[in-house]
Amino acid sequence: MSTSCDCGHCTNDICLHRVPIFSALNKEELSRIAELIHHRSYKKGELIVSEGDKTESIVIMREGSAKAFKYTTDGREQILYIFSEGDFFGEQNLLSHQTATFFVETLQDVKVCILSKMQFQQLIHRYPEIAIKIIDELGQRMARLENALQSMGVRNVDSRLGSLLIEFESKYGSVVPEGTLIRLPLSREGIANYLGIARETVSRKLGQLEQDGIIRSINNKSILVIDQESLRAIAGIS
Amino acid sequence: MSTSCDCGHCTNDICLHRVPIFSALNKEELSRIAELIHHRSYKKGELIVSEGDKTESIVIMREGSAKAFKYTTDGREQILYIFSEGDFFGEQNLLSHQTATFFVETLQDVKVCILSKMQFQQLIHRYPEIAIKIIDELGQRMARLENALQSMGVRNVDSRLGSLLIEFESKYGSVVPEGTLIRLPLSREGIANYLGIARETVSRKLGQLEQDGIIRSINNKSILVIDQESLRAIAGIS
DNA sequence: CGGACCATTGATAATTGTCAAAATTCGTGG
DNA sequence: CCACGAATTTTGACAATTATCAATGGTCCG
Repeated sequence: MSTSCDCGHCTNDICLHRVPIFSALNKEELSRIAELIHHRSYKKGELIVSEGDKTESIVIMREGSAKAFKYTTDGREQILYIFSEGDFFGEQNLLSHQTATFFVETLQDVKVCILSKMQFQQLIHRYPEIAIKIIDELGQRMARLENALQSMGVRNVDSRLGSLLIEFESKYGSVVPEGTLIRLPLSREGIANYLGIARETVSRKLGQLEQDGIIRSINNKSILVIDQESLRAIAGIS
Repeated sequence: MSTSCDCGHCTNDICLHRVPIFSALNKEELSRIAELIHHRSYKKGELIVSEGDKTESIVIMREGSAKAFKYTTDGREQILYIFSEGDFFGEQNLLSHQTATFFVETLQDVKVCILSKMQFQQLIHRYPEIAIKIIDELGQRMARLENALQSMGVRNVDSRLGSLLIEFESKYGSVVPEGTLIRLPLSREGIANYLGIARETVSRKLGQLEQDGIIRSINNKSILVIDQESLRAIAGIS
């Protein structure tokens, strides 16, 4: 269901520019890497990777967003990451030929850059700075996972939802006169699966936040944060 | 409260041999790195790192174990990792001079090897293979975190506890005639903080497992797994 | 032996999940 | 642009689970 990217005007350079791990390189080096890259696009709802796939390449998000998830033993989706522009995945086990440990499904139409693992390894040998960048990026991602785990450990569901909204605010929010408008990357069910709670609980908690005048839900697709201070208090400052 | 390691017989080589990330190097390279390393030891219950510390070095566990944790907004400890022999930490943000994102407290008497970040960076430039190993190791650690998040997402507390026991079984268990004996690295409270549930619930659930003849609690410090199959079923095969 | 610490047990309250039904929103096609 | 059916979300009632508080019982170590 996916088609190759054949748009003439989006040069590979543009792709690379946006990716933090290549930011240490100069233009010439970038264009040399650009030659190694393949493009591909996916429609909303498609699977980019399935758990168990042999992962022979690194995938860099160029446009759109996707969710990474596993199935819990009781059959629910547990969302692990939301990948947006500039994020990458598939770097797990660069050496060992292990298989993918989660699914990645697009949340919108998505365009990606693909780099084979072998080429990637050669790249690291030539430019060790890239490796340091990646280690750094992975460190940040781990910090995010650690935070997620930390908030999963918080028994108070309100705090968890508050934290999520604040996270989304900084990632998907835009300032408007009335407050901050978040374009939600996930549905209510998605939010539930991210937080490990029931869909209905999300509805109820959001409803309560709206009643308290802290947020305003708009069309199920956006949320307007009106009282940021109260939200932070609920999330536990964070 | 910590003292320098001054034992003459434990050469630095021994330290490095056990650490997977250096396994790609030959003896000569290892001994060159060994010169850069400092040793240190800690008593049980000491803090190796506090959240907010400037982390100027990589710490490699040589002996003993330690827990990494954060405080949740409602004041409880959330344990993120248990570091044992060969594990390392402090690699977060090799570039940026960000501060530590969690506490690390020893669970037993501990001996560590310390390598400054600057030296570590130089090391990577000289031996890019180390970088790939580290990326690989971080990938594995992320996989573990992802699994943890996955099992935290399971609403069923029994499954979560079951998964933890199975994890401990493979990490801290030894086979005996009656089954597998786990020497617990954590107290009941520690287990509770790892799973994000109440201390009392851990007691109750373990009590139930014992009543069902699946495990036998020994002295609060060890658990004998008698019926591994049932345990796996409870954990959700896993 | 005794005190400090850790673990268990019981009773109750609070929270959240589940199921079912109603309401809203979305997207497609006329 | 509107209308209709499908999908998603909200709401309500109830059941199940777990947290909390308090008291008791064990275990470890000097």
